[in-house]
Amino acid sequence: MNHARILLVEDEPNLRRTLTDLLRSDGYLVESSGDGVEGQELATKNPFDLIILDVMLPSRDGFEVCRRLRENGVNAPVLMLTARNELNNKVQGFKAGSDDYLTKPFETPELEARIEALLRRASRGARNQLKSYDFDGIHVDFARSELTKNGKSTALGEREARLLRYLIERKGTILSRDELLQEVWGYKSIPLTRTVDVHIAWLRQKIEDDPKNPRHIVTVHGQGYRFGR
Amino acid sequence: MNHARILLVEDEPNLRRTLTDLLRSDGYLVESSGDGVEGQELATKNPFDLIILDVMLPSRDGFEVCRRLRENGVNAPVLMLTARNELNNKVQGFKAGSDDYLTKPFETPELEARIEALLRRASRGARNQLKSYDFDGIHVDFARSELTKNGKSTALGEREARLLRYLIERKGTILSRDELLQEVWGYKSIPLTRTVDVHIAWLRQKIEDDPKNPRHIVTVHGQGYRFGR
DNA sequence: GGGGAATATTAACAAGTTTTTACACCGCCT
DNA sequence: AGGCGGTGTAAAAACTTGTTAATATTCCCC
Repeated sequence: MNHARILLVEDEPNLRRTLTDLLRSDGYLVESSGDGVEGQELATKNPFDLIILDVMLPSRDGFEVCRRLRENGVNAPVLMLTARNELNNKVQGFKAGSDDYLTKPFETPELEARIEALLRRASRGARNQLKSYDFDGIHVDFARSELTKNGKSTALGEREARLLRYLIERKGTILSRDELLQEVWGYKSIPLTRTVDVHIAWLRQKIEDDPKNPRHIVTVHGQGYRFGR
Repeated sequence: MNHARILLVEDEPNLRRTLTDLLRSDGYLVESSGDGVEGQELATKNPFDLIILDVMLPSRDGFEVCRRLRENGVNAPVLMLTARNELNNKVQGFKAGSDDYLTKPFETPELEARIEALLRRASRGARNQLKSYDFDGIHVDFARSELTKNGKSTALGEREARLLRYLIERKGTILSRDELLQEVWGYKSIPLTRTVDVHIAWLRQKIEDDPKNPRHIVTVHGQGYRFGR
């Protein structure tokens, strides 16, 4: 959940330094800028997970930066900071497309809590799936649906990759054909089919040294398949 | 954009009535409850777009309701209300999984602004249309339907531009041909056609370095296309 | 309104992926 | 050992996707 990339746009040098240090000590990767136009450019060209915008900035204020970011397809959550405590500002901030708003002076635990909430909300639903996996000298890159064994790379079909990931994510557990058809194939009702077996066979061809005597994807007679252990 | 369903859980009858009326006059569909356990049950059984939780409630406090909702897979954004202004409360609220926090007494425009922000975030992309987009050294100007790569400009057809914008506005999500035909082409019923594929191929010719191995517009076999990620 | 260029759609086929089919084989039970 | 249902796998069939070219449509200019 950590190592999120945060962009801080704040022109007051002391606060900028303090916040940068605070967030870094919380484990975030922080970049910062003291200028509105520069901040906007950074945010457009790099993929940040969260953007913290001061409202009062040289060259372009936070509202405007936020509005333009949204127009340019930057979807990262934006947290606005302001010195003024006027309600109008808050409303204006939300109208510009920001996601949260904090009034200076603020206490750092509240800032940290709001950052956490924004990041959590952004990643909710977007389940964190396994990106890659290594075992027995084999490297599986799920992002690219590619498998490397003994230095040789093989492409995995879409289904093959999803099946393998499902097996690995639940290694050590027996998974029935019905469960696999529901979870990997997305079937609601379970038709009479042998497609699971066929896909398992293909995977074995690619990962097992001796596909006739599989050591990684094991058959449990009458119950299903199991990865490892 | 309106007609979002909001659940209000607040035990103080006057405030509950006032807020219900206010939100209804803003065009939201409001249900309310004065009890924590009942509120939790309502939220679990019905699909709300936003849940407003008072912290102090009879039978079960707002933190606990929020925590249990999250455990039960309720993903709707939660806005917490509290009478106490203590920082600890705020942090505790975010820890419990809430998305925003408002201290009583509050001004109604701020509440309305925060509700809007929470709802907007849930369905971002729907409203302010993308004017331009930059990625991987490519600049797309949707206003002029023009694409610039390596300093060379190419014109985009009307459909091409709308398709690309739709893909980018939902980057990271898989979009089925049927959805694209409905949303980009405006078809009600889905005819048997290959026109989506052809337009995708054209976009790839213009966008990708190696159109045979697309890195931006990716095919997900059996499901559709996805931009980026 | 009639060319003509630009854009969009359909058609056709090649290539790639998934599912079904068919049959041999295996494990467990009596 | 014999039977029966579960499993492995090759090959055919079905389906999906990429691409090119032919056909249709739109829009502008004259």
